[in-house]
Amino acid sequence: MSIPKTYLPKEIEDKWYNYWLDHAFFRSIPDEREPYTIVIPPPNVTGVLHMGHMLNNTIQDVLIRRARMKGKNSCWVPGTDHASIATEAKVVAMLKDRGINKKDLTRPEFMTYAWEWKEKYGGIILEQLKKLGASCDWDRTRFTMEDDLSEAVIDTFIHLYNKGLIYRGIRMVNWDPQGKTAVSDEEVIRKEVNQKLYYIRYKVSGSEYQVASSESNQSNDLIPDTQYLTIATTRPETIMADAAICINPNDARYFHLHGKKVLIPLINREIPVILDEYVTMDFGTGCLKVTPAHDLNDYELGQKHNLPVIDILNDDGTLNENAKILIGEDRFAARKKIAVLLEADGYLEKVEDYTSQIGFSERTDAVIEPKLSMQWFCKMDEMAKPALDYVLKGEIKLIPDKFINTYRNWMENIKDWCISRQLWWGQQIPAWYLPDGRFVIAKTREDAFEQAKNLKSQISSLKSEDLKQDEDVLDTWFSSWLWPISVFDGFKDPNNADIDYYYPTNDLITAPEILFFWVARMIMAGHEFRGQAPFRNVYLTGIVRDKLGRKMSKSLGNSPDPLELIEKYGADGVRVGMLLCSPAGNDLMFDESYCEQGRNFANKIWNAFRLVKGWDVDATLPNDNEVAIDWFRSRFNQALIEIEENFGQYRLSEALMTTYKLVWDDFCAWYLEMIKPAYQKPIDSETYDATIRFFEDVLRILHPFMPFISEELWHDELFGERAEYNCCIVAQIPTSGEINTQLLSEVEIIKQLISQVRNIRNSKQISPKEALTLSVKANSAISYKAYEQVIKKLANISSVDFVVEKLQGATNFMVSTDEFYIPLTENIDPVAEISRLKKDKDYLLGFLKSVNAKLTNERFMSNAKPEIIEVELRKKDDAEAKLKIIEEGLSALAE
RNA sequence: GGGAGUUUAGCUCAGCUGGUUCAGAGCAUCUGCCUUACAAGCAGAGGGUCACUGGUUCGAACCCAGUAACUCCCA
Repeated sequence: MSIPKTYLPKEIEDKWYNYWLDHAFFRSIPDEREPYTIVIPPPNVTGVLHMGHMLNNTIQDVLIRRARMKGKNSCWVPGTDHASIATEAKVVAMLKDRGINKKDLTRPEFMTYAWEWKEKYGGIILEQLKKLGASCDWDRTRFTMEDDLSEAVIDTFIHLYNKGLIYRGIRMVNWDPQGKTAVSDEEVIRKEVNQKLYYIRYKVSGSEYQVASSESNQSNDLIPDTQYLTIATTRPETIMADAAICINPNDARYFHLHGKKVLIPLINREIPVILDEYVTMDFGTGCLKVTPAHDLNDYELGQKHNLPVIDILNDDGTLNENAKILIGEDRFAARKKIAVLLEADGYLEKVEDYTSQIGFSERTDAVIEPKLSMQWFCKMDEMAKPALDYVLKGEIKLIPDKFINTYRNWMENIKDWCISRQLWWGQQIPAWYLPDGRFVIAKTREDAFEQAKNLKSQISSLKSEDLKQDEDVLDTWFSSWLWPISVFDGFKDPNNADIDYYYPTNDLITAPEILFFWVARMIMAGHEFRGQAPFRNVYLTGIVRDKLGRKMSKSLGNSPDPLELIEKYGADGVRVGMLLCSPAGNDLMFDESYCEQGRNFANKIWNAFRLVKGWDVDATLPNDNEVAIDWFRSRFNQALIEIEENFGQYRLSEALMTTYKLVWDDFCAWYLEMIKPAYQKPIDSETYDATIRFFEDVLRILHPFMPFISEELWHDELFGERAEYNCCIVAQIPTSGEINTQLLSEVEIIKQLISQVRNIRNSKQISPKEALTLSVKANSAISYKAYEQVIKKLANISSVDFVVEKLQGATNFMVSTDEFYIPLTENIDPVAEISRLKKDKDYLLGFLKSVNAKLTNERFMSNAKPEIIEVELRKKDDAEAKLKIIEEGLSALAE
């Protein structure tokens, strides 16, 4: 036989992927069929395929392929996200390599470089997805910054502004000093960090003239120091921005400070001591430095107490002239230096170790600086309500549903969305400023000019060139929240055939970490612009972790290269590997051995094919495999129902496992072994034909999981001539037929019987080649005669006798209540036999006791459901029957 | 600090409305096999105080309360 012994996926995968592409099997255009639509969560253009993508896209492809094979018009829309911060960072880095500084470029020049970069390096990830077998409709590939989609973003901004949902305001934002942009709360990663807590003394202003005893406070000994108060801070470099010291009005230790002022060390600026119950008395010293410009809570406290805001930091995190000292130093360098200065002047009381949560930028990993700045915001509460309702009413299902609570919690406490970013790569905010500072919102300069002219008390000499467009761009999510609509041009042309047909989409497959960034906002946009949710089900995948439970990341180096995995195990093997370890919504502990298991499975299928391929047919032979054929048909139909149910509940790994066991155990290990002709003997045509049909059906159910090997085998001449478009990818998933449950349960008994015989061989070291004889004493209603062929073949039995008496001197075993005997030339050890039977007897007696205890318990008899009692009675009968047989065996041995 | 979740075999997970023979699967492990499809394989075996403590019930992995450990989200 010239077919290789192991399955070699490499050239097969390329061959079939190209074939599918050439024959436009991924292409979807609206027709009379029911649509099944998924829009891809657009990966960043800067992205390279990582394990998270592998999981996510494998799941999408399985669902898409299965829907296609169920006769639906499957449409999987691919595309990429322009990812402003990440991409701009890459472009800036590229320019730096070429010796170009972004600062020296004009905005249009920079954008030219950026597009150049995008064309060259962007979207590699989509090419990589093809290796996985992703059956996306590539003709529909979109990019969130292409013209139509950008236009949709701008129109959306204008629409929401006119509705009063977008406003401009000074807010404390999360400032990324490295990316020099504001980032949203969701883009801030909090990490536990070891820090220092500095205890710093502030001199009480004019304290040298005060005499402690002149205070009404009697307990002078409680006053730690009348000259100083001490505060604790992790950020000593911000003391120059202090606006006040705050104490709790109930704090007895500090009554003497009420109404006083203190001096900031080193710069000697006077600030008041204010009172607020906000301060926790038992944290630090009970004195809190209030720094409105550099801390969110302090800012709010400052607003309440009308404190000035003194910003001492530049955009890049260095100190500015407001700081008076250490101007130009980076905030972290300044922290160290100021500690030294404070120490030198005796202001530093002590330093303690301290751990706390600090925010880091998701994109640049820089420590986030709270910063006051003028930003654009989108009001959320009005839009959040309907978006929450979709999920609570079940119009959108979250899978698994444990995320509903999380979703609700977030939506009910939602804050306004900061949508401006201080970058160039992205959609520039369509706000146009007049020389007097007022602004208008318009799509073009011309529109803006028209509007500006109509503003009240506008000087008549205003020229179009006087308008200055806002420098900022919009947050990337402000374009991706439109994705399910914009990919079908639902903004440009709201009633076009595509959007009417494909929207709302069916399933969204994404990671729980972007449930709020993206999923929630898409629901808002779907409601706002289409009056309909953008999808019906949201399948939330887990996070791919390594074996030790650590998140896979570049910096840890614990993430395998997906393309290398595909190279090593084949795309089908990797797909199976991903799914095997991924129950819905749970994180998955990925390990390469899962891919190995997938590869082995592909190999198993390959070899089953080699077996069948090697058979010769003799049409004159009778069919003596009817039982096997009927059994497998029933078993297959039964498995189909299970698989269908698993898919219905989005239990993909279980659907795969059911398929895996059906193919490996039922089809290969049992069915093929049952019908396999003896070496170099032909097979009858009826069995052969049935087997070919079964194999074809097996390929159909395998296809969504393992598209390549199933397509490859599908086209083998074994299955007859195939027309050009007769491909597994568009074959129909078989529908379940009749299930003979009696046959299924009887075959389970026969399998046990065969296992028992093999077990005896194993324990008595009898070669599988040596044929044995079997005597059957049937006490049940099963007709063993019908299974004689199967038993003979799989247990290597030369003859089966049906007896009514026990067989003496033979080794025996029981299956259900039927008895079986195998006469052995070898001697039987009566002692061992007796001890084995006694063990069984003891077990049965104990079991019977517990059953009887139930049956004689009046409360059980009166409370339990009748069918439960019936079950107990049957258990009792069964056990008693078995016990009787064992007793007989024991007394026979005793003779 | 507030909220949610998890804990079942060495590992990853099922276990539905509390009730089939004192918990199932896959992988891994052990034993024996290169048996003419497959050693990426075949046959067989072992492996569990269902986190802990109480409670409800005729009956608890499952329901309730508490404890512990871990994870995530928000502040």
